[in-house]
Amino acid sequence: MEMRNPSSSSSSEKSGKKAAVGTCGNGKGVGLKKGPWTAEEDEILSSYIRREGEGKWRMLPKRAGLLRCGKSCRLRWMNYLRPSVKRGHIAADEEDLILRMHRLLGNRWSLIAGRIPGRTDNEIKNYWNTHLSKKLISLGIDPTTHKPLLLANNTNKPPSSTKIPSNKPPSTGYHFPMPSSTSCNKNVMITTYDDHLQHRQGKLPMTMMEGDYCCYDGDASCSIGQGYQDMMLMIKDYCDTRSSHENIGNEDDDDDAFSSFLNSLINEEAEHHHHQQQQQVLDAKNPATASGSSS
DNA sequence: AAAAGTCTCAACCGCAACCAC
DNA sequence: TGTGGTTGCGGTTGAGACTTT
Repeated sequence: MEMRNPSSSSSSEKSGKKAAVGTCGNGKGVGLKKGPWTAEEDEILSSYIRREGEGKWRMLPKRAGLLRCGKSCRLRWMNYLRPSVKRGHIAADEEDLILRMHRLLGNRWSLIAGRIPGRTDNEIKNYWNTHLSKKLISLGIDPTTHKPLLLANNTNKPPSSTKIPSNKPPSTGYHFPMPSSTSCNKNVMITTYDDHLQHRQGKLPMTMMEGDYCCYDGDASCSIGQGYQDMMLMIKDYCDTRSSHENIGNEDDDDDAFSSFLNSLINEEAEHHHHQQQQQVLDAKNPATASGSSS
């Protein structure tokens, strides 16, 4: 289907939606305008932000002379008027990145959007809901867990692509090497409750319960979380904590550490995906020696 | 041609995190 | 430490565009 091009005109011109009057959702600001923005409002908002800069959203409408709430102004600027916003067709490589990021991060749209230049969280969320989730379902993949639909019931395990390095002892957790350039430069190990029962008797963290994951640096437990997505956040928290302890006064490194770590995970995913495709080609060529691996 | 159904996406809403005091 | 205001996020809605019957 041909994509519409909202950037060619204001949304109200495009859609003809009637503007309403509302309260911006919190009972305050009665009499404020709601609904689609007009070209005039867009121009007022754009020129004000060009002149005064972003931020102070609550005061902005009054100062700019707009009958909108600050929240609405922020949204309009972030998702539509910002010069850096790239609109229109999402390319195959962007789609691939969204899929891999979603597999790693779940519905953290702003985090995903932050790594795709020019795309907004709203756009990616819409694209996911209207295209990608349906695409995955049609391929027999659960869009929430990224597992085959028949196996999607158990959501509290890492995705099958989460690598367990070949040089680690069996059943002792998932190793996540941290980028050496960051202050968080040790191997982080994620262990499960079962792993603790089998291999770490006596060292079970007091608050750890069945189904939990535990993030380790060596033998010192540092945090516990439930589910794979919790685990990802846990690793970031862990990095942040280490950075603040070991590198006080260098706050930028916190984000750098997570960013580098995320890059390494994305690259691992890409490599893994590439390896899978190569293996499928080899299997197709030599059915007799096919590995049978599907993860 | 028109009615019904589906798709798309801008915008809204509620909530939680963050920050200043 | 508690409180109130602000900001940002993710889920949801709703109306026009488009497709199917």
